[in-house]
Formats: sequence, structure tokens, C-alpha cells
Amino acid sequence: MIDRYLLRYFLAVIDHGNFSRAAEQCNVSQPTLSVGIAKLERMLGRPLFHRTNRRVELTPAGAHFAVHARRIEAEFNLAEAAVAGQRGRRTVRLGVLATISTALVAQFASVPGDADEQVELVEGRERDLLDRLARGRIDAALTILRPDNDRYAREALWQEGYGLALPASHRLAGEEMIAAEALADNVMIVRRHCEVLAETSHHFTTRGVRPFFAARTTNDDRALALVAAGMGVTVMPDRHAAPGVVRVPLAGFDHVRRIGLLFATHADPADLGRTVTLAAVRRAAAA
Amino acid sequence: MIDRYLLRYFLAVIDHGNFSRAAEQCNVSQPTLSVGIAKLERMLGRPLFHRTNRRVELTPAGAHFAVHARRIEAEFNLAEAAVAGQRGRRTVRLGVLATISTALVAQFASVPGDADEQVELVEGRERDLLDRLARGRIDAALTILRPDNDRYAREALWQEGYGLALPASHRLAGEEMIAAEALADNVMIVRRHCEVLAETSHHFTTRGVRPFFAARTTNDDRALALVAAGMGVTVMPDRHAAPGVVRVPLAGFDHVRRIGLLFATHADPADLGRTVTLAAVRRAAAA
DNA sequence: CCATATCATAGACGGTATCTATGATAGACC
DNA sequence: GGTCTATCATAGATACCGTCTATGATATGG
Repeated sequence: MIDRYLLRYFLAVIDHGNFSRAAEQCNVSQPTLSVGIAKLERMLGRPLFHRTNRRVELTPAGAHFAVHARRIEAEFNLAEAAVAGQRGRRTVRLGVLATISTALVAQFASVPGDADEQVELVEGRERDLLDRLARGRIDAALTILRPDNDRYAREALWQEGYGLALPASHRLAGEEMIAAEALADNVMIVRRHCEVLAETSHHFTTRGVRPFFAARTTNDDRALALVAAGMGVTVMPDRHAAPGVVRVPLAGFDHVRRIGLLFATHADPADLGRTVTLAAVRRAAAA
Repeated sequence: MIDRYLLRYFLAVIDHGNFSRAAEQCNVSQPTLSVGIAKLERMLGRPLFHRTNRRVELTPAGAHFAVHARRIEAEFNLAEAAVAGQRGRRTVRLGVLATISTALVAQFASVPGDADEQVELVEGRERDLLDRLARGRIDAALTILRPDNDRYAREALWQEGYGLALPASHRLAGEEMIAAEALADNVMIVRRHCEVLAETSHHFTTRGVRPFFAARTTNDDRALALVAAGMGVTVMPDRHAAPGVVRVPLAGFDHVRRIGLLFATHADPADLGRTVTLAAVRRAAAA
């Protein structure tokens, strides 16, 4: 059966007049395109190109085939556009990193009622979201961007450091910056799925500070509430905030996380990017 | 990118109103089709079907998409037909088992000059031909049909046994049938790539007959020539014949080989089957 | 005759379409 | 209400094949 990718190779060769540049346009290597054309010719039982060393040109059979190939490609595009422009609620499934501030998530948790769209939020840790992306269970993920992961199309949104969260009543609440040593006899709250948990632990222990852990939670809102209640302090990303909680930088702790969108391979980033849901995500990120 | 196979799944579901029978028509399992439709829906960002337990029906988006899907499928078929009906020499690459009689092969070695076709014969052993089929280097193979190999579409042509080939001057040349024991002190010629070589050897040794091997060749025509020259006798498929060579059955040796065409997966058996080349193969087989 | 540009071939790798096996759900029937 | 049957969905393993890198073949130009 003739597959669509073969038509694209074929049309690219026609448009560029040579295999190498056609391959480049198709984002494949030249040999890949070469075997692709050969396969197409085998399936049709006839050569589609005359290969001379300096150029390739269509055979008569190739010329006839090209007419249909172009029509098919055009029709595929029309088909996608027809459904994209279609009325009827579209569901955008968005994975959200669990350590992203609830206040921020709340800003795009629901879309306006007049939009033909609904959001489905899936909370998870970094690894969970990547798994879901790979399996196609979500359309995009709002998560940490790692330079070494180039499997997915991405859109950077913001970056933030980590700092201390203290009760407003804390004796150090007014400081510009706090050193780890100043917290020697403090009570701390552990955010168990924090992505820099190991680094945080290391930061304190190498400075001889071994605080008592009054609570361990995977829920950042609970951690904030406990801080506000005066139970202890914690380290968390800068954008987390709550009434009664003061944020102060931690001296020498300069980790930064880059947050943005990763798009599932099944999704068209341009199309998905135009949804009101992702527009709301961008607005919330910029605020 | 939406692939063609997904459209076929989609159209099959519409035509049958249920996934299971659609899968059957597409020659895939029901789960395969299920994930295929799911993938298509993810790519388009919208469900294409309403699933109730008793039936599936198109959503509005699905109905719009269906129009384009049908048009695309039709255009694919037109494209193939356009090239198939095209003038210009078409090359049919036919693998031929080396142990098939030269006289038979000669009958389809060339096609009439007025046909828009040329043949390219590739000789090889059974294994070679299967390799070439798998790699798409030949369009079809005239070879042994094994029941356990269902990788390729097939067309049975004939079957033949194996028997002795004797010089016309041989003392047993007039017999109706010859037993292995009667050949005890005969000289034999070994056809080295015979597919039943092991069985032949076994047949003689278990009967206490250990003849002298005067020649070992991979060329059946040479083997026949040596037999005609009176050098010795050999065992070969029944359809091998030459002047001065008499064929007599070998008692108790009832192996049979079934010969036919295997079609490469890239080829459309129906289309390829209509070529004058394969018509000539059929005529030669029937003669 | 070497340098350059072209397409073809070979062997290895990885992704994914596919499989079998199983689950989930709901209507039909007694 | 249970059980049967028909439906689609999910999970994990498998195998094919599209893709890669590396190399070859072939012609053209300086």
C-alpha cells in the first residue's frame, strides 16, 4: 500500500530537482529518501525519475503520478483544516507538574464558557508527565524544560529560582537574604516530590545544619499552610505564595528551573498553540 | 502527520458500524484498530465517534472528516491506476529457483516485443529468493511453496516428483521403475543444490547403496549433459529432460515439490498477475 | 587524475504498529 | 438480580520497517 510519507518524498524531489535537498526538506537523510523513492517505484512497477548524474527528471509515469500526489497532499491538509475549524467542544488534555503553584494553575483551570474547548488537567511528577506524553495520554505538558530532552516540541514560558518560605511571624522574616547556618535550630517541612530535594538536603548538611523535619508532604498547598501556621520553614520555587507566608532568598542556593510546554508528538504545536487553553496558560505565566 | 492507514481504519468503522468487523476487513486485530482510531482522534483534537455499547456513530467532526477521507482514498486508487495503465516499459523482476528446468524457464525468458514490459530474471536458491523477496529486490519468485511460509501471497502452478535420469544407453533405461538396490555399482552425479539432496542421500545409504560420485555440480544442465554423455545417473525433478536422457521413477522415493509464485509484499498480486510475463510463466507451467 | 557532487547500498538501531491476553461496561434474557 | 454476550479499551511483548551512519559507485569539471 502506498503510504503518505512516500508521496511527500516524491513531491519534495520534484520540487527540488535532487534527492539531497529533498531529504533535507523532509527532515530525513538522503539514503532514507533514496530507498523511499525506490520503494515507491517498485510498488508502482515503473521508474518515476530518470537519474542522470547532474539532475533527476520525471518519467512520463512520474508526471502522471505527480498530479495525483499533489491532489492527495492537498486533500490531507483540507481534511485536517476542516476538523480544526469545526464547531463542537475540543478537549485539550494538559499535564501539569505537581510542584507548579496552585494559584497559577487556578488561572487556566477553566476556559470561558463561550469557547469550543474544554480543559482536562492531569497532575503528575516530571516523570509521570513524560510517560503520559510518550503514551499520547496528554496533548501537552506544563513542566520543567531540560536541555537534554529534545523528544518533544517545546515552548519556554518562565524560569524561577528557589527560596525559603517563612511564617510572617518568623524572626528572620524581615531579612533580605538568609544563610543556611542561620536556620540551624529551625523546624523544617519537607516537600517530598520537590525536584531539587536532593540538592536542598545537600545544601544544609554540608553546612552542618540538620534541622528537625516536622512534616513531610507531597502537597505544596499543605506545606504553605503549615508554614503560615508557624509550624516551620521550607524551600520551594519562588512563585509559590500564600497569605501569612514570607519569601526570602536562601544564600548560595542558586538552582533555577525553566518551565514551559512540551507538545505531544501526535499534536501539531502550531494548532494546539492557538487554543484558548494554552493562551490562558501563557497569560498566567506572564503575570 | 495523519497516515493513510488511519484513514482506512476510520472508513472501515464507518462502513461497518463497529470496530470488530472493521478490524476484520482491515486484516488487523480489534485492539489495533481501536488504538488507531484513538490516535486519529488525538491528532485531530476531537472525538470522531460516539461510542455507545451497541453501536458507534459519527460525531459532527467525524462526519466532516469522512468526506475528505473518502476523497483521499479514492485519489490514492486513481493514482495507482493512472500509473498502472501508463505506457512505457514496465520491468517485472522475477526470481527463479535454480533447480527449475531450463527448458521451462526459456519459455518465459523474453516477452513479446510489442508488450510494454520487460523481464528481469534472477536465479537463486530457495533461500536466496526469499531473501530477495523480503528485501523487495524482486517482484515475484517462482519457487517451492511451503505450507508453513505464509508471509507472501501465492499462486500454485504445478507439482512434480523426483526420479532417475539415465543415459538412453543404460541397461535399465527401458524399465518402468527402478529400485535403489539395482543401482548398487552405478556411478552417480550429484546436483549439489538439490532441495532433496539430504533425502536422496539417505534413501540410498539406508538401502546399503553407496555409489561413486563422478561429478558434483550446481548446474542442472551440466548434470543432464553428463548423464546424456553416459558418465552416470542422477536424481532430479521430473520436468527436467534432455535428448539422450531417459527418465524413470525411483521406487519408494515419493518426495514431491510444489512450485508456484510468491508475490513480494510491495506488489499488488492482482496487478502483477495480469502482466504478460506472468501469463507466459503460467503457459509454460501448464505445458 | 584528483576533487566534487550526485544517488545507491549495507548493516545496525529504535520506534511503533501490531499482536495476544485481559479488563470494563452495558444491554438481553431467564 | 445474576449470567451471558457483545462491545470497545488497556497492557505488555513482539516484530517489522523506516531511519540512521558509513561507505560505495559513477559521472563531471578543473
